[in-house]
Amino acid sequence: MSADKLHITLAGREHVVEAGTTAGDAVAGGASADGEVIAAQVNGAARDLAHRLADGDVVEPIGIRSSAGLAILRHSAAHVLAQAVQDLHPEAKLGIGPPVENGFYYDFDVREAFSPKDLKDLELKMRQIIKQGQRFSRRVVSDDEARAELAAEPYKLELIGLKGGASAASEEESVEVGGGVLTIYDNLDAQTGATCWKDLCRGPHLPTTRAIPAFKLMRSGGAYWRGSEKNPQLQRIYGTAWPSRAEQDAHLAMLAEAEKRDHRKLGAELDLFSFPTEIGSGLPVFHPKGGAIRRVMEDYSRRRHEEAGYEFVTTPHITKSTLFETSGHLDWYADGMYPPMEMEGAKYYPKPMNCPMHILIYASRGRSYRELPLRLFEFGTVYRYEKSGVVHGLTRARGFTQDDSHIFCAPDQLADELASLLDFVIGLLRDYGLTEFEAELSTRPEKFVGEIAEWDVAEAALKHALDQSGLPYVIAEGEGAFYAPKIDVHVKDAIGRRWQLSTLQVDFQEPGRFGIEYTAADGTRQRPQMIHRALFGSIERFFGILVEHYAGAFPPWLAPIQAVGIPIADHHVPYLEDVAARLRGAGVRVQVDTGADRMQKKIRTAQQQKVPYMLLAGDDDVAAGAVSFRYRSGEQRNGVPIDEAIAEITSAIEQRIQV
RNA sequence: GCCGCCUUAGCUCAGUCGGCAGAGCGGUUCACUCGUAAUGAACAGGUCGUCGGUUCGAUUCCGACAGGCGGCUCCA
Repeated sequence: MSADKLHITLAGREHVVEAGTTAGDAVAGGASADGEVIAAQVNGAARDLAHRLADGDVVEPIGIRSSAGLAILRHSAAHVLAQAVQDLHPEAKLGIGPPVENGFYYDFDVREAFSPKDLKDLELKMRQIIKQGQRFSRRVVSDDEARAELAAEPYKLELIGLKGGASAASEEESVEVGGGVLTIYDNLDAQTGATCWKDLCRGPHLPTTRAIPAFKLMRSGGAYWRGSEKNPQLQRIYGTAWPSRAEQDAHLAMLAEAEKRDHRKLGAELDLFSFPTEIGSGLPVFHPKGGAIRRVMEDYSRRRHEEAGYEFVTTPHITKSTLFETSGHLDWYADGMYPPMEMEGAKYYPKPMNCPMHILIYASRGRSYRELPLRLFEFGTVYRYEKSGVVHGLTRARGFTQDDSHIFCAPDQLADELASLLDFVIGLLRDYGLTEFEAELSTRPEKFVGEIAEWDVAEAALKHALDQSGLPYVIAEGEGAFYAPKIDVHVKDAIGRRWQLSTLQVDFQEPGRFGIEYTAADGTRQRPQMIHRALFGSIERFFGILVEHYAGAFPPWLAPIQAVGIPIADHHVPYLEDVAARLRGAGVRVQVDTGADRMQKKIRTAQQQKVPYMLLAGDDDVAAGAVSFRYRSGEQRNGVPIDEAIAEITSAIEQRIQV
């Protein structure tokens, strides 16, 4: 190793460079570094362009649009935010400020919460800092130096204290670069080199604040220090940041689109459901149109379950406390349950889940291995007392209906059953128009019940099912429930948002608690395996997700009103009533708009209600035995014979296609 | 549950520096009978979320509760 020459590998090629060369110099000199290169990967770790290289280093340029590049951009924006906050609110103490999907946040301990006006002022301040082109400069410090420099930042001191300790800091919270090394990033004035601001931080950062092309502060809210309810609450500011104004605008447009699609808004506009205050928070009622959609969803699901060998059961909404004592729910889930009703000395609870009742059905008589797998299915309505702050439209309600199934099988059937189950789940979700799926396999947590050997078998079976399915999946180590490893299926909706829907769990708790058994071929008593499975998750939640996925424009098979007849003048009503009667006979949900509005207004109304088909009739159509056929898209065909129109509508419904 | 904001007609919202309120859409009625996204007019509709306090007087100020929104935590 020579003192004045370094051998490095840059973008796959060997180079000899001067000692003291920075990653930035190397990238600029050795690779086709365009202006979009903002940092470098050195020996596999992201580093600032100012990072000094050592002999044998392997360097790869990092472009601003790579995931590492975006994180650097956003994390740098977080520093600019923190500097702006401490400029305008000198008393503010720093929490943490990591990059997140699409942006960044920073937490602050301040006396008063930030107002929208504060955010505006902070944005202005940030723009000034960006314009100044302050340089981000990295400095390695000892623990004592860091403590001395950050003596006024109690939360940073706490993070230094966590270093290498037993209560390990999370990825976002960790301040060490590696090997226990701490770094401070100084923001240096472009002209004088004076320190404008500094933060204890692993980096890396952009070369200068000027390299932040587009950002916006989005909102603020409370957030617990280190994510724990037991800790004090800080004020978190969220921002978004992008490599270009155009990309930021596209992101903001997506958010505006998401807002327009919000199922709570569309639910009112399309008259689908509501949450009457008189009934209670999180307890929805479905109006006729919402009820129509829901009925179709349920009917189709029932049909598919029937074809797949499920047996339908129904169970009551309330039960004596004994059931949940046996199941264990009262021990560990009481907080999530509605309080009991007392009756003749017994306590009756609204059920928060259906499984114990399904187990009782299994246990109602002796079971033979010949009956397995036994697949019990129910649209089971459950009540869970969600904390007041978490109730959110249909996607997080307090009363909802699970499309719940419990499958009892012999241990050697588990793997096959899980594989075909996953197949069934994905197949059914596809029929509802969802096309992109991802899965998550959650494995044994630190606290668990059952034998490790059982867990291993179940996890292997779940993994086998995922491999068979061809779904992309990630493994969430230790994220399983204490009683079960599980697969969660996530879907992507029409505007790219991810939702968790289905869940498949192998239960190690309840079969034992209820002591359920079956008689095996050799006459011995065996304990069955039990799989919990919710496919939609809850009908309400899935309903809400579909509203947003389709932006309220349901495909004809799900649309509450599939076709509407619009007369040009009142005297065309009888003709359209005849057409409607024929459509009704073919199973189509159709209405004739007989109101006093003009035709144009009726079209507008039908359009706003997102009715898939409009059938208009005037004198010409009546004479020709035809209708003028208008689609939701605005496209139209005049003079379509009635039979043809009916055939087109019924075939679109049968094939469950979107129009 | 925690931090912050909000609640006025069926909906979206304006307004009252404390003297019981308005618009548009929607609804009803009348007139118009019309060819592809709003015909015109009239009328009806409000205990200003609920309860309590301050006040001569509260929709307005204060408090509690309920409901909603944005975050956090939680989502078994």
